[in-house]
Amino acid sequence: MHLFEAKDCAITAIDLVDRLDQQMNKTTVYRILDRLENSGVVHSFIGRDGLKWYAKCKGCSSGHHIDAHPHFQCKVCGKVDCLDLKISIPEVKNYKIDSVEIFLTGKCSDCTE
Amino acid sequence: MHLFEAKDCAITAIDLVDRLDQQMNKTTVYRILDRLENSGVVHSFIGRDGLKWYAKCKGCSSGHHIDAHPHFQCKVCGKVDCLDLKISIPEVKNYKIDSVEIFLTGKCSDCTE
DNA sequence: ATATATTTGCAACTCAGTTGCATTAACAAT
DNA sequence: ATTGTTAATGCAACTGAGTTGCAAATATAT
Ligand SMILES: [Mn+2]
Ligand SMILES: [Mn+2]
Ligand SMILES: [Zn+2]
Ligand SMILES: [Zn+2]
Repeated sequence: MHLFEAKDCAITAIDLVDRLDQQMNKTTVYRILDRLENSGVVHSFIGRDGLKWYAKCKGCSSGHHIDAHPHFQCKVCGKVDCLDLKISIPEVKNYKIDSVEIFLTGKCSDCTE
Repeated sequence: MHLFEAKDCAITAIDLVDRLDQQMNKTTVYRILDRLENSGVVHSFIGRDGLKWYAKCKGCSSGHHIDAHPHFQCKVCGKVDCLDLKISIPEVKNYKIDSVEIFLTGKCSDCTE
C-alpha cells in the first residue's frame, strides 16, 4: 500500500503522521495503518508511554497475525526493535493464556559505548 | 494513603476516578496514584488499550520497585490480575535488557465454563 | 497566633486517536 | 465516452485520558 514501511525498526503512529504531513492527512495515515494491520502487512503494539507503535510483519497474512515476538526499546536513543526471539510462557493454574505481549527496555548496541 | 487499594486485582486510573467521583477530584486521584507509586505502595502498567492500570505492590519500597511479574487480562470479563510468576528472558545479542514487561490475555477461571 | 509547607479543587489545556460528512478518485457497466 | 457505484481522501470537529496553573483550603512548624 505505501512504501514507508521500509524501515526495519518500529515507528510510532504520530511519527508517521508527522513525517507524512506534507503528503497526506493524518486521518488517512491512521486509516492506512488500520488497513495494513488487517491485511497482515504491519503489526502494532503499545509502548510504555501508551503510544501506538507499528512495525512490518514477517509471514503474517490477512486476518492472521503470528507476531508473538518481544519488542525492545532503548532507553538512550528511544529506538524500538522487534526481537527475533521465542519466549515460552509456562502454564498458569486457573488462567488460559491466548496471547503474549512482551516489552523490554534497556540499551541497544548503538548506544553501548 | 487511601484505602481503595484493598482490591487484589488491578484497576484502571479512570475507573478509580469514576468510583471516587463523589469523594474527590480527578486531579487528586491521579496525584495520589503518583505518590502511591513513588512510595512503593502501588505499581502501574499500560494495558493493550493504552490505559493505565494500577495494582498494589508486594514488598516494594520507596523508589525501588521489584514488580517484574506478568499481568493477565481476561478477554471475557476484562479483569486484570498480577501473576505471581517468574519469567526468565534469555540474553539477547546486542541488547542489554534492564526491564521486562509482560502482558498476557486469555480466559480467567471465573469465565471458564 | 502567625508563618510556611502540603494537599486539594477547579477549569482550562494537551495531545493521540476517532468520527461525520462532503469531495475526489477509482472502477464497472452500459 | 457517459453514467453510476464504490472505495479512498481531506477537513474540521470531536473524544477522552491525562496534565498543568493557580487559587483556596489543610496541615505542620515556630
Ligand atoms: Mn514486532
Ligand atoms: Mn502487578
Ligand atoms: Zn539506542
Ligand atoms: Zn474473566
